[in-house]
Parts: sequence; C-alpha cells; structure tokens
Amino acid sequence: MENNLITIHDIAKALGIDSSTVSRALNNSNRVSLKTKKKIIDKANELGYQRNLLASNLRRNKTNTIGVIVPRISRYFFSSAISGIEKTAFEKGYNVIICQSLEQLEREENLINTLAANRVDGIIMSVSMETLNYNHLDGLKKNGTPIVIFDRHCDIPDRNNVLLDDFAGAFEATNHLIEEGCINIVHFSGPKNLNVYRNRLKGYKAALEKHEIPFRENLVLNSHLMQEDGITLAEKVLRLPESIDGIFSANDVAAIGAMQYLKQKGINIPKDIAMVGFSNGPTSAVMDPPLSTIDQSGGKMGELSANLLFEQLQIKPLERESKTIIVKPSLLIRESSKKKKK
Amino acid sequence: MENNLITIHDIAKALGIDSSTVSRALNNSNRVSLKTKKKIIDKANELGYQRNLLASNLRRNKTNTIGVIVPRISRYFFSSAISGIEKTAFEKGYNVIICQSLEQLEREENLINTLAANRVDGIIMSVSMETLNYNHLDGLKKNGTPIVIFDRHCDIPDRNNVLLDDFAGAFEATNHLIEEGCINIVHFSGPKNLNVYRNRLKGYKAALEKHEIPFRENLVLNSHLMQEDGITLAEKVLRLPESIDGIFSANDVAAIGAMQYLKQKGINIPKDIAMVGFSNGPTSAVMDPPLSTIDQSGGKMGELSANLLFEQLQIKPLERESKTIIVKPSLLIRESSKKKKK
DNA sequence: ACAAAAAATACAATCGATTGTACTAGTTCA
DNA sequence: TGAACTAGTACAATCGATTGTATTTTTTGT
Repeated sequence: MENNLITIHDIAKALGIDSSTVSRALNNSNRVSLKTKKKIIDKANELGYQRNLLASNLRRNKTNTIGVIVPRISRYFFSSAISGIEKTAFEKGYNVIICQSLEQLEREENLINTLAANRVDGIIMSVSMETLNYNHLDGLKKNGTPIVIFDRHCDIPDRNNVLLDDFAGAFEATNHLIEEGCINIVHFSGPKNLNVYRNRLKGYKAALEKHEIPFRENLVLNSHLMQEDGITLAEKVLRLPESIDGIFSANDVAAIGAMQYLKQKGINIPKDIAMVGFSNGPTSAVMDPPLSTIDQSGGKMGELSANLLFEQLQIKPLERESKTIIVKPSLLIRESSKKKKK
Repeated sequence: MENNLITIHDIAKALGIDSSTVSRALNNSNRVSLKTKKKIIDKANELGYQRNLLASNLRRNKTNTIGVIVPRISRYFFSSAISGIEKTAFEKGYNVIICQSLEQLEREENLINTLAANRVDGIIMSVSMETLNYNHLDGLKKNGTPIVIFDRHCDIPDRNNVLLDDFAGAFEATNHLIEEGCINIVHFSGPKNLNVYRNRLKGYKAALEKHEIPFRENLVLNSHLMQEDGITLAEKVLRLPESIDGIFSANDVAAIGAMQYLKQKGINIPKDIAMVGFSNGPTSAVMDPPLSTIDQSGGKMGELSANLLFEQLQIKPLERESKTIIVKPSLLIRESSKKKKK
C-alpha cells in the first residue's frame, strides 16, 4: 500500500532536528524548549501528522485499551453495561474493544486470545453459558492482565467480580407481592445450573418464610424464560389447584409472555394476579399495565466494573487483591403489582 | 512492568535457530522444513507463546481491525447493526473496535482520530445528529482508509452508503393503512433536518396521492418522537376536527406512547384508530395489541455495511468507486393495523 | 562424484515511536 | 574569567515481528 502517512521522522527532517526531540515535544516533555515545541507542533499540524499508536504502544508496552466480552451485544442489559464501561473508559483516556461470544465457549476462548495478542491492558467480561471452567483465563493471569467478571458469578480464587445481589432483588420482589396482599405466589425460575436463578429462588423462599407462608414446590415453575415459555407457564398457572394471586418471574421476558396470555384469558392484572419481573428490560415500562420489576442497572454495573478494573491497573500485578462488588438492585413498582388501590 | 511475555526470540534462542525462521514457521511459510516447523510450534506451545499483534501490525502496516462508530450502542437498531458487523468481520478474521459518539460531534471527531491512530483498516459509522459536514473524515480519505456510512444519508462525493429506503417503507405503511380502510390518517413526523424523516413524510404523501386522498398539512404532527411526545401527539389527535382513523408514526416509540394514551381514553386499536410504527424496535411485538411496523433490520444493514467495507478493502485506494446500497424495508403487519377482520 | 539447482536457514534492515545517555550550548556564581 | 550547572538537543538502542537478500545445506542429475 502506498503509505503517505507522516511520521515523526518526516517532521524532524522538515525542521532539521532529531526525531527524539519531536517525540518529546509531542509528548509535552519539559526537555524541549517552548520555541522548538511550537515549531514542531505547527509543523505536525501542517503536515497532518497523526501518531502511530501501534508503534507507540509497542514501545511503551501499554495500549490504553481494555477488552470487553459479552455474550450478546444486542441484549439490553449488556448494551447498557457496555455503555457504562465505555463512558468510564473514555473519561480515563482508554479505548474499548467490544466483542461478543454468542454464548459459545470456543468463541470466548478465541476472543481472549485475540485480546491478549492485541495486548489490551485489561479485560471485562461476562462469561458465556457454556463456560464451566476458567482455564482459558490462566494465560492472562500469568502475564498480569487483570480481569473483571461481571453479571455471572465466578467462584474461582483471585478473580474480580461485579455481581447483582439476586437474592436481595428476589426477596424484595416477593416481599412486595406479599405486602400487596398476595398469598399464593408462583415463581418462574430459570435453568438451575445458573447461579443467578438459584439465588432468585432463594430470595423468593426467604420472603415467604419471613411472612410465614409455607413454601410449595409445585408453585415453582421452571423454564428457559423465553417469551413463549411465559405463555406456556401462564397456562400452567391457570391449571394449578391453588388460586394464584401473584407471580414473581425471574426475568421480564417470561413475565411479559405470561401477561399477554393472562390478559387474553380475561384475567385482570394486577387485580386477579399481580406480577413482578426481573431485569427492567426496555419493554417492561411500556407494557400494559407497566410491569413492576427489579432494576438490574446494566449501566451502573458497567461503570463499577470499569472502575474496579482501573483500580487494579494501578496496582502492581503481585500486590493486587481480588475484590467482589455486590450491587443492590432496586424494585421498580409499577401498575402490574399494585393490588391495593391507594 | 515485569514483562515475562515470550517472543519469537525466546523460541529461537531455546532452539538455537534464528528468529526469522521462527516467524516464518509460525506463519506457515514453505521456506521452513516440516521438521523445524514442528519443533518450533511445539516449543511455542510449551512456552505459551502468543504473537504480539502490535509488532506484527506495525511491521505489516495492517491491523485486520475495523472501527465502528454509532451514536449509542444501547439503541436496539445499533446494537443489532453491530451484531451484524461483528458477525461478518469475525468470519473474515477481522476484529472490531466499537465506539459510541453519544450524538456529539466532538466525540465523533475524537473517535475518528483515535481509530486512525490505531491504524484500523476501515471504518463503519452512523454519523451523530450534530454532524453537518464531513471535514473530519478528510484525513482518512487522504490516507486511503475506506469508510462506510450507514443509516443516515450522507450526500458528499466518494462516500459509501448503506441506507434504508425510508420513502418505500413509509409508502408501504401508509398504503397498508389505506387498504385497511383508513381515510383520515395522521402522520407523526420527526425533526425536519433529518433526511430520514423528510423521506418518510414523502412516502406518506405519495401513498395518499396514489389513492387520491388529499394531503392535509394539519394531519402531520411534528415532534422529537420520544415516548412522551407520543402521548402529547395522541392528545392532539383526539382534538383534531377530523375524525382520525389511522396513524402512521415515523418511529415505534412515539407510536407506543400514543397507543397507551389512546387505550386509556377508551379508543380501540385498531378498530377506532389503526396504527403503524417504524423501526421494529424490541417493544413493538409485545405491545397490546402488537404494533404493526416497518422492519429496519439493523442486523442486515450491519452485514451489508461490513461486506461493502471488505469489498472496498480489496481494491487499491485509487481505483475504488464509491457505492450506495439501498435496503428495502419490509412491512410487518400485526394486530394494531388490522381493521378489516378477515 | 561433482556441478548446478533447490531447499532450508541465517543475517540484517525495517516498521514508528520512545527513552537513557551523551553531548553542546547557554547561565550562574564565586 | 572560568568552573559548575542547567537547559536543550542529538545519538543510538529498543519494543517484537516481518521480509529481502545472502549464505549454507541438501538434493538432483549426469
């Protein structure tokens, strides 16, 4: 390729000085006189110089870039998290390389390698559903690249985590339903191998217990929590012997599917059945009635993850202590759960 | 930083050979014997070698990376577009650096510079709302970095565009409403300085014209098309002297806001007022009733943009001819517009 | 068996910026 | 005035991989 790009050597030659002086001037070193600095900067602008970060990063052994891996960019939670990360990184003068694993372990491994090969200074990731062990992160650890894992729990030593307090969220949601007068509350639960769903189930149980409502196994309905699942689950709900008056769904999507089905069957929400979801996806607020939900605040988790990473970057690899941040989610009360008209 | 990373020189030293041979072996050059190749690869794995792409890219003057700039990652259309770009790039062995301009020209300029400094091979972008001229792209042009601009129209010479045929989409939407029996159709329009909204308005007019329905200026309601705007607009609709029987909104969000208000006022959708939106956002399908809309297919536009970029990358800078691809959107007919019960 | 051709490997320059050290002016102060 | 500084620049090595050319080794053909 015909490469007309201007280098510091071109500037140096044009001014009859050494390239090291040009470099120092452009980095605003105080070893260069103001007069020469000005000359150099003017010439650089005149020639349209643009620093080659590849060369610079290679020499400095630092890229000012962090890598982010999420299962799927288009999922609302993740795109908000990315926004949060990007915002924080931008403020600190860092660039962000964003990748998606599409929930595939193999892709995740590839991405880790590529990011490492690109010498990113650190990585923030939410692991794929296929990821059961963390061997592919060992290489990074060896060369001192810090990692922050957010969203999904990761129980290996020396790892930085930013997690949502699923238990607390579920507890709050269920507690709210009870306080609105619900007794027979169904819980839509997700894949049991995922920590988050186990914890939401626990939160549900704990809230029942607090109010001395007996836990009934048959009121916990499992699925993958897709929209279609919501419909199927709602059917099941109507066929239960108990007369159900509340549903706490472990995510919004399933809750929305269920709401559609229930409304169609003439069930009034919240009067007959009150509903609370989990995630605060983009849809929940515009539903009819608007869905009460637990705000998973992706943006905030992204910011916290980035801050944690930058914190680690300022500590020498050997002196780092891993840290886990638990984010308390908040309950958003909307129409779908207001049984008591106030 | 203590840098223990393995280089080709370490491998060379360990085997008593030259680093150039190691480099060639790892690049599978046929100038290295199979025997040595195997020895080198084994040793590389043993030592946990990982190619330093900074050095490689610097030397080769090629990064195999493309940059993507969008106004906001968390917007559904953009995150789907990014997904499409990422998918295509991944298949071709390219990495993607994703950035968001947050609709600010200054940030957009910064990002362009950073991407250029990182020597990305090409850029795909959707320009910010503040962007009125394209001077900040001149530098890229000079050094032969191809750019593809998608989503928003860009009427400067030598630029690659991937656009939605807004006119056709709006025409189809309006035409559909008329065929469902609507006569007094309101159009929610957006900021007039944006090409897309002007074209959607034109499409609306053209459809009326085709059916010999007179165009009435007062049935075009302008706003920024936010959800709240939808509510305000719906109020206005009810106060119009004409009895409105259909609304074509230039985006989904405003349509959804309007639907909420209208339903609350006891208006039946679609029987009293039929509605069609534009975008196929994540929410439209789960509304009650589900909102008919124009599918903007971000994923497809992303793929097309990436393919166009890769096409340009294979042509020498001086021989490139710029190209514009127009994507025909498709109408998704859902309950909100089915006036005629079939 | 030996020259010529082919294969395999080594040498050395290079990409563009950074940075420790060495050098040359220009100041300061006794 | 001249020794001791200080400020400003230049020199040269370096980051890690790539690649054109030179050299050595092996193979081929007669």
